[in-house]
Amino acid sequence: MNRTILHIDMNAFFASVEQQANPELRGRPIAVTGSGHRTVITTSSYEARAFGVKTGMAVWEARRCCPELIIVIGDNRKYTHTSREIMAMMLDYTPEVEVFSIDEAFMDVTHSLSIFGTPENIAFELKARIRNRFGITCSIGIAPNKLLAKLASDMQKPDGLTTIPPEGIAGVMERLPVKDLCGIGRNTERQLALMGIRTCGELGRCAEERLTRKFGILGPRLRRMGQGRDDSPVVPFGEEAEVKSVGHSMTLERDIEAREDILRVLLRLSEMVGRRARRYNVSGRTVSLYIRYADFFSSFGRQTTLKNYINLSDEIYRAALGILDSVTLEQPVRLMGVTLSNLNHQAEQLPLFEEERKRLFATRAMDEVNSRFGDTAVTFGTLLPEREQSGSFVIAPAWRPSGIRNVDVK
DNA sequence: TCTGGGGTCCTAGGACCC
DNA sequence: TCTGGGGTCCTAGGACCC
Repeated sequence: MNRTILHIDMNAFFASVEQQANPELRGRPIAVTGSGHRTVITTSSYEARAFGVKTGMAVWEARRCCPELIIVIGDNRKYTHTSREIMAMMLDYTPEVEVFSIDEAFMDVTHSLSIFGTPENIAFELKARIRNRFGITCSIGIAPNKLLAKLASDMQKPDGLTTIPPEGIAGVMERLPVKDLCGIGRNTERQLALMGIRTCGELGRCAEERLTRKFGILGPRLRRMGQGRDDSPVVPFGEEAEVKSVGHSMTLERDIEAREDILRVLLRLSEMVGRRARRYNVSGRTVSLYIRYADFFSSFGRQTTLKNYINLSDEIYRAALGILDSVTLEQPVRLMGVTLSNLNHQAEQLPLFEEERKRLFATRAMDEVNSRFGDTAVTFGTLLPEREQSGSFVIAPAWRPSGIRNVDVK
């Protein structure tokens, strides 16, 4: 049976939200960043893009492209709030809404057409509602599957609406560069080019065996992608696979070398990971430490698997410290990351012993204060004097609002 | 004057057990 | 005391996404 899938992609989402919140920014080249001097451009307005400002650029680099560029430090809460309301609007048309990122979603409207008519009707109405309510635009792609809907939403920006009907697939794919497909990155593009494959048409006609030899189990999927085929379902709110890892990393404001500086960052990261794990009600057996050196290009990760599941900050810290002490650092450190994986999602039980129970309650109280007043309102004593030394946490455009599952469904 | 942060999936190789 | 093979668990690293 033919499905009808919509992909909604908010245009320059963070920048648009900022321009809407502050009329002085409208029509001007702006870029949303984190704070700190090692931050990069997260999103830029179309006015800034005209000057060549791109996501991922260092701020100084962006300024060189566009001297009048206005830098706005991002505000996660604003974007999460707007995102959540927009996603809730989508639920008026179908329960099958998949949050792909903070500014992208898929909708399976196959079973909604008897009520709303054509998918274009739904798209026009949704675009109008988002524009009226938030003053921002989006691009929507309509197609028989997610791969093509995403491709279609990319074809017209900003404020676009593109349909790829079943009978139009072959024509679209024939000359499309393989890189335009979601799932084919720079590396796969290069490997395919070495095989003489540059367009989706060529990819779709390539012998499956040849692709499998080169790409393993990815081979058959690549071929299907080249043909514009994709059976993956739209996975609605609350039915997503359980989270598999919880991690934080940060680029430091300056490279550090002294052990006490490194331990301070390690403790802070462990605390952040532990707090989030506890909020999700998960614990994990594997702790990973990731370090990027001052030269930016060299880095490594090490992991250790414990006998027991943990989620207390100091347990995570101890495990990470054990890893750190098992390696010899070769350069000053630019970035550190701590991740908890091998997760267990079962509800926690109250510990048997008074001492442990006290520790758990103290941890909970700290989590509570932190979640209300920000990242490091209360934390372990060693962190406080150096709070300003670590980098800021830039929200990524792909950041999934954690509370999205709690969207009220009418 | 450089280049963020949070994830998932896959591969390859080693240890260990049957 | 040798041989091969399968399965599971673990680690390290890379590709890809937003």
